[in-house]
Amino acid sequence: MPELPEVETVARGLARVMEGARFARVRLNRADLRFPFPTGFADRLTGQRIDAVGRRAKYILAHLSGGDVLLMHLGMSGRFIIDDASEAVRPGRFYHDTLAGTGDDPHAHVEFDLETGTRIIYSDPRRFGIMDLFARSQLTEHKLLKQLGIEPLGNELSGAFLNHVLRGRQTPLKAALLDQRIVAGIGNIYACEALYRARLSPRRLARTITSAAGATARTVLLAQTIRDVLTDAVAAGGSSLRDYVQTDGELGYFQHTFQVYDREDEPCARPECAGTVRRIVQSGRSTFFCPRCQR
DNA sequence: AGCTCGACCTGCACGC
DNA sequence: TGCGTGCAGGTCGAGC
Repeated sequence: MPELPEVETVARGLARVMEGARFARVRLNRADLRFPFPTGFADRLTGQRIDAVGRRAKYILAHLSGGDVLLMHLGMSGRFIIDDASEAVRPGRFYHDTLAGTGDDPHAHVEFDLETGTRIIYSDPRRFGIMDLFARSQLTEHKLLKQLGIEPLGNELSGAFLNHVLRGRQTPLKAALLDQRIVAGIGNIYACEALYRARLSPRRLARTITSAAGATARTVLLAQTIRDVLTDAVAAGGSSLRDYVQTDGELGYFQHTFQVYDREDEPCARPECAGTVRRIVQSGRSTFFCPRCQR
C-alpha cells in the first residue's frame, strides 16, 4: 500500500483518533512482523498517552507521554482499520464490513484499544511491516531512521540539492529516486510518475543530469515534479491499488491520475506524443515509462 | 564505497 | 477446477 502519500494519509487518520488518547489495552496476535516485537511491547504501551502522530519518510511515529516513540511501518501490505465507536455509520464506508470480519482476519496482528473506546487494528498479510518502541532520545540514532535522506515535501528539495547528491552517481535515475538515503519517501509508483512528468528516462544515469556548476534545468525540473506528484497524491488521499488506503476505509483516488504506472502498452498521455508506455525491470522492480518523450 | 540482487511472505491474476 | 508461474506500493543485508 504505502509510499509517502499513502503513509501521510494513514498518519493523519491515526492522529485524528490517537492524539490525546491513552492505550487501554494492546494485544499482539503473533510474536513478529518483519522483526520480532520488542520485549514487553504491549505492556510498555499500556497506559501511555499518545501526544502526537507524525511521519518520517514511510515511517509513522507516535510520540508517547512516557517519553517513548512508537514506530510503525506498513511494509507492502500493512493497513490500519479504525473502529471508531463514537462515529455514526455513514453510507459509502466499508470499514464496518471489514470490521465485521476482523475476528476472521488471520492477518490482524496487532490490536490497540484506546481509552476513548476506539479500537485500531493493524492487518498485514505479507508481514513486511515493522513496529518498534524506543526512547525518544534514540530517535536520531535509530537504525531505521538515521540513514534517511531529506523529506521531499520539505524546503530542502531543490535543483541544487539534487545536483549535489546525484553528482557522480553511476546508478540509473529510477534507482536513485528509490534510494531512501537520498530523498526519503518516494516509492515505485511516484518514481515512475515523477520521471514521466520531468520527461526524463528512468534508464539515464543519475550523474548525467548534473553539472559541476550547480543546479541544471533538469535537476530543477525533477525536484519540482517530485514535489508536485507527491503533493497531488497527498491531496487525493493517496492511491488505492489492491487495498484500502485510508484508515476510515475510504479509497484514495490518485491512482486514476497515473500517467504511466501500470499502463504498459497504452498510448503516452501526452497528446503530442505518439509513444507507447513500456514496462522494463530495474533493480528487480517494474518501471513504466514512455521511451519517446522521456529522454 | 557504490551498486545489484536475493530474501522475506501472502494473495491474486493469469495461462494451460 | 486445479496447478504452476509471475507479480505486487519496501528495504535489509550479502556479495560483487
